[in-house]
Amino acid sequence: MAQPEADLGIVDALAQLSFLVQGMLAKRAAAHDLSMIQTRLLGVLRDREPTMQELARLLELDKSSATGLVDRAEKRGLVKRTPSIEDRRSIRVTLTPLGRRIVSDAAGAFQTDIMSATACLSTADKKRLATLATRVITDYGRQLDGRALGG
Amino acid sequence: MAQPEADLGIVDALAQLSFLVQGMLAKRAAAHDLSMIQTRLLGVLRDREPTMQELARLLELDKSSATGLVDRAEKRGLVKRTPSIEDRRSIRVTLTPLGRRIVSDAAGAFQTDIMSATACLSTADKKRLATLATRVITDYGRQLDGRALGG
DNA sequence: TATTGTTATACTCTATAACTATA
DNA sequence: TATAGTTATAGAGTATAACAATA
Repeated sequence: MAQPEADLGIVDALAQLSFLVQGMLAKRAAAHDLSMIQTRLLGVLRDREPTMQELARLLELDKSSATGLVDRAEKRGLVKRTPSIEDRRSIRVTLTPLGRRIVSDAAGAFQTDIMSATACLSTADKKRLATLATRVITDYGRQLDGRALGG
Repeated sequence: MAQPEADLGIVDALAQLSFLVQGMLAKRAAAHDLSMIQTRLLGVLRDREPTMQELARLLELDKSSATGLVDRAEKRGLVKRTPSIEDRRSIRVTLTPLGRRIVSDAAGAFQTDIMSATACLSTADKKRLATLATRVITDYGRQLDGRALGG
């Protein structure tokens, strides 16, 4: 029935793959009634306790957008604001136990999704895909660094 | 200076790659003052003239959300509503010449981004990456079909 | 009755500008 | 003066529920 299809070009292949992966993330987030940006918020807080300004930079948001984002997460008991000791203008944002539990659940479910989606690949091919993706990601990071340093 | 880094695991590699690619799309869309969903709207209209209901299904939106989306795009002269002949309840949504020009520009710029981001890969490795991504995408489509058919 | 599309409403998410408090 | 954060405001984007027109 299904013909052996021709490979997509690299552009369409990466675009479609990105929508597939983001869709999985969004679905697992929605299972906890979280938007993507709320999920990213919890994600960055897993190993950081940033100030509002640092948080805005990490999420590439205006500081006023970060205020609203944290307001809504705090109202749901997912994060907590604590005054900074060093600078009385600053506050630090941290995960609550509930927030940590939810982000761990979502991350675990997403991992299951990816393993399921790549189950059609041999172990060697999975490794190849991870290697190639890693090279693109790290090379892109270096391009950004170069731009930032060089002008 | 930079150590040869270990590959990311498949989960992190695909997640980070998806954010990288979506960021490129968003940046090229923003250059035309378009959101991702507006860009997707123009994208699906490149080779279709759907009814509002079909459009909502294609974009996975509620029909009322599609109404607002098309309202805003129409106000900017990017799309056009035309009455359907077959069913007087229906309308068809089509690209205007401006909308078509803008989506073509954005698609071309995005293609440049992807070629630049994968310039670190040999031609053979680019082909491998496209092949592996295509297999994941098509296998996922088959899983969905199987679920839809089997229950 | 069922379907197509819109409207009314409410919420999240976002940025700009103005503001308060602290440095 | 400059920085950290909030508030006021405006707009995009989303869903639910109720509605009008057509089938």
